[in-house]
Amino acid sequence: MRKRFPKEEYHIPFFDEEDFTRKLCPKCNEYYWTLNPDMETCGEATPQGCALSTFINDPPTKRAYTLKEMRETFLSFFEERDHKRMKPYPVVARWRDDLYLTSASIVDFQPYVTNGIVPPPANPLVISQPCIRLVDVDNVGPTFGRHLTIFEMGGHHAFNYPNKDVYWKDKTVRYHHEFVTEELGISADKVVYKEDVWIGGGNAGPDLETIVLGLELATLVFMKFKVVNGKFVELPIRTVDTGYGIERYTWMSQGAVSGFHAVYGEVLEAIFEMAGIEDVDQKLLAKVARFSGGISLEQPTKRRDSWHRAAEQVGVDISELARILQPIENVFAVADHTKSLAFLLAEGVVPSNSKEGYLTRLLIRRTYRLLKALDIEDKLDSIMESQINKWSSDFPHLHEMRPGILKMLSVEKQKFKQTLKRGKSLVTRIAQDLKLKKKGEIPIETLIELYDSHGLPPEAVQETAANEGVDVKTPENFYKMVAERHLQADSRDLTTTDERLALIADLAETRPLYYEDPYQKEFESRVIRILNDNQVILEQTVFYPEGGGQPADKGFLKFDGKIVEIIDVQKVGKIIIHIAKDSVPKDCEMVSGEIDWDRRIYHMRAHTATHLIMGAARRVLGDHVWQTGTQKNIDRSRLDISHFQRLTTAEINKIETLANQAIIDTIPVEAKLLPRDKAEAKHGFRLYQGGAVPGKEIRVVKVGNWEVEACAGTHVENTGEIGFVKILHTERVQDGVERINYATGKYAVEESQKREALLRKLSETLNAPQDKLLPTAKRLLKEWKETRRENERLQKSLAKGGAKSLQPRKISKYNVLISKIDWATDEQGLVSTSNEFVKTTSNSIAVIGGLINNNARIVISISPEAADLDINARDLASKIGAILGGGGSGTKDFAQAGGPLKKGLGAALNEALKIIEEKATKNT
RNA sequence: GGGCGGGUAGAUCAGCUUGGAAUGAUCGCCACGUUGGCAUCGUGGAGGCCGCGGGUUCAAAUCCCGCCUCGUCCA
Repeated sequence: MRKRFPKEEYHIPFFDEEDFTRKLCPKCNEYYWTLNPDMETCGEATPQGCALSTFINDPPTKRAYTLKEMRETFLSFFEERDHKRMKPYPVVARWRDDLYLTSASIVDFQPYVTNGIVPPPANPLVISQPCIRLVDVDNVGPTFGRHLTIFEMGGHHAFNYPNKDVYWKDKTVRYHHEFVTEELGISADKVVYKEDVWIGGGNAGPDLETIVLGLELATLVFMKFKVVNGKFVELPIRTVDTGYGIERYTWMSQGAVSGFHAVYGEVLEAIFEMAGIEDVDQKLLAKVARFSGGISLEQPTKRRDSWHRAAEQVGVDISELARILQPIENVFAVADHTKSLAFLLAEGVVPSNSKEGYLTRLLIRRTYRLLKALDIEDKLDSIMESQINKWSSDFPHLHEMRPGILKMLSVEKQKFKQTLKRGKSLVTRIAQDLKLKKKGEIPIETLIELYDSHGLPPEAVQETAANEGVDVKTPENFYKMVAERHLQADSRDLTTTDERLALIADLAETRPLYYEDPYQKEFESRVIRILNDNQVILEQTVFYPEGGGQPADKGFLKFDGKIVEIIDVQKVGKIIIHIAKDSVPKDCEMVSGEIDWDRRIYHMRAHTATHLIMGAARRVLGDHVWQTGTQKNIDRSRLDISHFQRLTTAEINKIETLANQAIIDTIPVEAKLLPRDKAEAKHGFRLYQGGAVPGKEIRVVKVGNWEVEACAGTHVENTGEIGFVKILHTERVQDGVERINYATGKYAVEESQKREALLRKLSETLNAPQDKLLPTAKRLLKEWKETRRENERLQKSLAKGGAKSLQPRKISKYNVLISKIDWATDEQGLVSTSNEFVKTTSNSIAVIGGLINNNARIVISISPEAADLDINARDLASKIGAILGGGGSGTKDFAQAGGPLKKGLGAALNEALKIIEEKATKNT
């Protein structure tokens, strides 16, 4: 059941002043506000068919804008109206743990700003934020530009606090209206405001969609609720969250046949040319484009309706229309996907099997399939080059990362080819096997497994299976069936610091003494508040709270002589909470405190060392290397970096050497707060190794010219204090992420000594000097192999000789050998002996026993001609195995038995003889 | 982060369900034969710690547990 807000939520003075009418759209059943009383529907090109995209070839604006011009027009419009212009954030939302990608401009300010932990960098502010949304990737192309995986969202945001109101609904709508009518020159009666309910990211509120000539241009959201257990609870901070589709405004202003034509221009032309698609009937495209708004792949029936109407309108057969449009839509999608990829890869996302890396891999593979369909698989690099060229003027990091982008694409291409190749041979084997079994169709279970475990979509399976004459029938609900395999609900836990926050929202920021002097060990402070008996909030502290992969300090606080152990320190907003082991006295005004210095100094060494290794890794491996995670500790720490291949020993050594060189060079480490824009201008977005940091000011840690990062940790003053860093080992955390484990200072020395000790022991054990260890080990292994082979040969020749020398007894027509031998050292000896005998003697049966590994073992062989003896070796083995306290099994002419009762060997052999005698005499 | 599938000869893989001989299969490699020479063909041969470690068992490539490693789907 869809939630709907009452009229009052949307009824603003502006609508009355301007004489807007509120109407209900009979098609989509939504309310909308318009200046045109004759309007019959909401005017949006929806799947329900409320209207068509009528701006095609008939733009309502006073002029045409390029994307760049539209972005600039938008930004300066709000800048002139007291909004502070913000630089865009990265498209990879590294500062959020509930999202991978920046999907809206408001994402930049969640959760810290919107829930009040951190003040906004400016209020109000305006931003044009590149966003990536992969949810409706299927619609990219067919909707002619309404859907894109990457787009710029223009947002003007205002954060309204209980004691400070900036602006709210009325002013927001007035701004929008002024922008589209005054600035862009669209006549006011063409602008429709449609009522809607917005829910997302745990928040909700009423919103107005603004629609012009069929196209939704912007969404004006008034975020005022938090969703708690499905109910709306009022938020203390009301946020104006607007999203202006910069690409859509651009498209509208040009009246182009598609959004792609408007946005991609020469890149799109180039792809069309590569694909050999020329002389596209622009009139036909324009006609179809009017209907494209009604297309939604989520509603295939509506899509068909829409196609039908388009086909009728254009006057061609629907299949003919599809034939013409399919490649064009593919080109559209390629233009879009490659831009997304350029942005993702430029920010150091390495294609992998999890998280944003996986999304990137999917997009790359999808793009390859599109290129294949267009028969221009080899053109990816050149398309990527034109994308980089096109967007670098506004986003210079694309150009900086050019080599990394191309390298990662080529590595990923190889991996994809490998997967396809593997899949092909697998499907071929399965198909051939099915043919043998006279089955002409691949079972659905197999189909699901091929996709789920081997990444082969049914289409790919079909193609290969067809070569073997085996059918593939894909059920309609195939992907749903796959999803059912993954039913176990894996939920992302949403951490709520909100409750704690409420308790301390009124308090002032704790003064972090550890920044002023990281070497300060003791301090005194006024007590501000005590929560839950054991959580202490002070005016100032030297205790470092857990953060940035650096663990919290430990130590103690002294309350009027009473010593309390501090076991954890947490930061909530800008307030630091000391967590004591036991309850603390409540009546003290002042405390003194001291931190565990040995612990802290090693955290500082480890933290600075992380920056050194990071700098070294980037120098050795390339600019695509980003920090994806880190954990510092006293004796060993780790750094996860993005890289598309396993680190080689040579690379690890190089990184270690470079990092140690930075220590030898005794480089000073500076940490200072800089305004965000200044820091970014000076050091680039590479600052955000640990994730984007919200707030006006950023703490920048600079290690000479070696490495600069935004970082909240404590560092040594000079790299020389680290002493020594040793990389212990590396591991692959997931595809595309390498973990480097290392130790610093005395722990690095200890670890080196441990390794030496191991070498020494090895050298003693092998009785070889250390520099001869390798050849010695090689020689020993070689000798061991030779000895093993020699032993096998000896056993065989002994078996041959033994089989000859052992005398069988004649029982009726059969040659029966029942014997215990003592020279077999493994079962191979017994097996060879019995086989040899049976092979060289006709009408024979052998039962050979021996002691192997402190166990009694018996091997039974029966020659083919002796089959009429009617003895099943398997049954016989099982019977006499029981006498040995074990069992036996095998085939009907060869079997083994065994058991721990060594003394039973004679009895077992006698039992075998008895059974054979019975059968043999009966048979004559 | 979770699910699923792999790791057996230089390469691609069978064998694992139901424990009992790796005479494993194909390609590649080596030798010999065929040939003027090559390809082809024929014959023979070399090449395996069955990913690592533990457990169960008389007996483990096979069953159980842990780890390493690769792939894949989903968040």
